[in-house]
Amino acid sequence: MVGEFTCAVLGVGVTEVVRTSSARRLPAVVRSRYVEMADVLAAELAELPAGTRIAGEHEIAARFEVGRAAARAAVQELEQRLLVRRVRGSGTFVNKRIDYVISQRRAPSWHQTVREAGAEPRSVVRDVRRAPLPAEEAERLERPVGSAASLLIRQYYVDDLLHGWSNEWIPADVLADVDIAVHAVESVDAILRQMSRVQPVRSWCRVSYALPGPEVVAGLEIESGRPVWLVESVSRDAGSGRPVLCSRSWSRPDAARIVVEMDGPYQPEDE
Amino acid sequence: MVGEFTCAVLGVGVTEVVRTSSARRLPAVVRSRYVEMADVLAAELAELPAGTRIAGEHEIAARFEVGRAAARAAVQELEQRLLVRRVRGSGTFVNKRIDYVISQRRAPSWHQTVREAGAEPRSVVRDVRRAPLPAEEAERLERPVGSAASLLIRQYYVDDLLHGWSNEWIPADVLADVDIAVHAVESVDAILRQMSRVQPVRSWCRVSYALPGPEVVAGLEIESGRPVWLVESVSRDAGSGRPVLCSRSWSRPDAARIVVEMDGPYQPEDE
DNA sequence: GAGCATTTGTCCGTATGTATT
DNA sequence: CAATACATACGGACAAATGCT
Repeated sequence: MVGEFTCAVLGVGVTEVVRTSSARRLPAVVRSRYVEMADVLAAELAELPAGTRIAGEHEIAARFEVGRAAARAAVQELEQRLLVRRVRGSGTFVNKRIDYVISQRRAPSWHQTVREAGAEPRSVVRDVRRAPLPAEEAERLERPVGSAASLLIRQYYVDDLLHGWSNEWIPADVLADVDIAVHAVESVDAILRQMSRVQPVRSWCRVSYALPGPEVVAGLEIESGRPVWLVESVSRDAGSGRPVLCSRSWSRPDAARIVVEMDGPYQPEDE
Repeated sequence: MVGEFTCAVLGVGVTEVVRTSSARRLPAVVRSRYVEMADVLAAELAELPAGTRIAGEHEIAARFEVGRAAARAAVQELEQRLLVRRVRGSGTFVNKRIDYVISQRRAPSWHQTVREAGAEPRSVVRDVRRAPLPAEEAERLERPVGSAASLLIRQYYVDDLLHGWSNEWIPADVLADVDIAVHAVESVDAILRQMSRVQPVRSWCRVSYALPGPEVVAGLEIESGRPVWLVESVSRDAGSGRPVLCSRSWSRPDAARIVVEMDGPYQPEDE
């Protein structure tokens, strides 16, 4: 039921000219075949648990009595709606996004957020090395450009499906040897609390939807050029106010539904 | 240059098993033809001003000596990268997204934000009517469900391209006659300040990326089922703290690059 | 307003490539 | 190695929307 918005509207005069882009006489009752098929399949998919394998393209083509092109278009439509993931040579599988809520009142623990969404988190260290701070990270960490730091690169899985990729920078004056600690605990926050007696709290955060660089494209195993979630964040020590951690983390759009909740300048007391 | 990430990584042992989903022997130097074409076209597009019409599918097919299917796939790839907009019967046009930054330190004026991004904003009133408050809006406005309010529905254009669609709710006790005021000024904030002596400030805001309902699909003129930006917001009167405005506004992903900037609980003094 | 050429949208049938199982 | 399933591609056809005559 897409065409409900016919040409109604406007019981009042407006100062600006109302230019609908088309006359919209008959509100497109045509509805191409592959979209109809996608709608039918989407309704069926909604009942199935994540990870379930759905019918192949040939099968769908036979069922709806269309060519493979139309069947393929339907499945592609489902993929764009983020309802399925397709794996070449293997099949098409039901996808579920988790709700990933970012707010000021919530500690920035990825593992905990995922668990609260009812899924199983897992992270894998892909690299940990010492490197000089690049310009942007240096500014955020309020350190000189090129000063010593540790770079931690991790990959994230939710229910064994690839979810995200992150770069985390920790200045050397906060923690010298990250690599000996990183294998025991899941969160960098925990490492910092245990190893260096700081209390990290998130002091700044920026969420955007951007085109990733080649390293991230590979790390997320996505097609080149498709936009992904980017969450940038700075944590400070609650005691001293000094920045202790700065991170960029990218997430696949088909893996998470990111929600950012923000309170404005007006804060009612005791609420 | 996508294949730069070969099979390097991992100079350290990790506790968890590193399961890359594929063995990745030869890192896919194959690069399908349509992606190569899309990359070439994307580079050329980057030089052109927004709104420029690019070559048709037949022309591209002839130029790269491929069939129309491959040419079409390349242009579709550009569309998914949000670099072009396609109009049936007319052509394919260079697209530019504006940066739309939402932060606590910034007043929630859409027109101003668009102008700061270097584009020309325009809004059109699609409907204004009195209606009883639905449950969710009532809760946000701290009014009884079903109490009297005005609903203002607007459509937004940036450089004459369709950008967004919004529902704005104003309780009747704040402002009784919205329709006589709405045609003169661009922002509801301004109406409230002029007509009812309140000082609206944004007290809460939520940004997500969600599947829109049929009314919004029509209002944004997008394909059914594709996700769009959703910004929900509540403004209160700076003096009394009472909610005076509650809105939902949807934006086309190809029209805006939404960035949410948030300060955490830790606030350094004087910075 | 009617007619026409252009352009994208949809779909067919077929074929080959490539990753997974 | 073989079977399966998705990925890419060709050529052709018609539909639908647009813009111009």
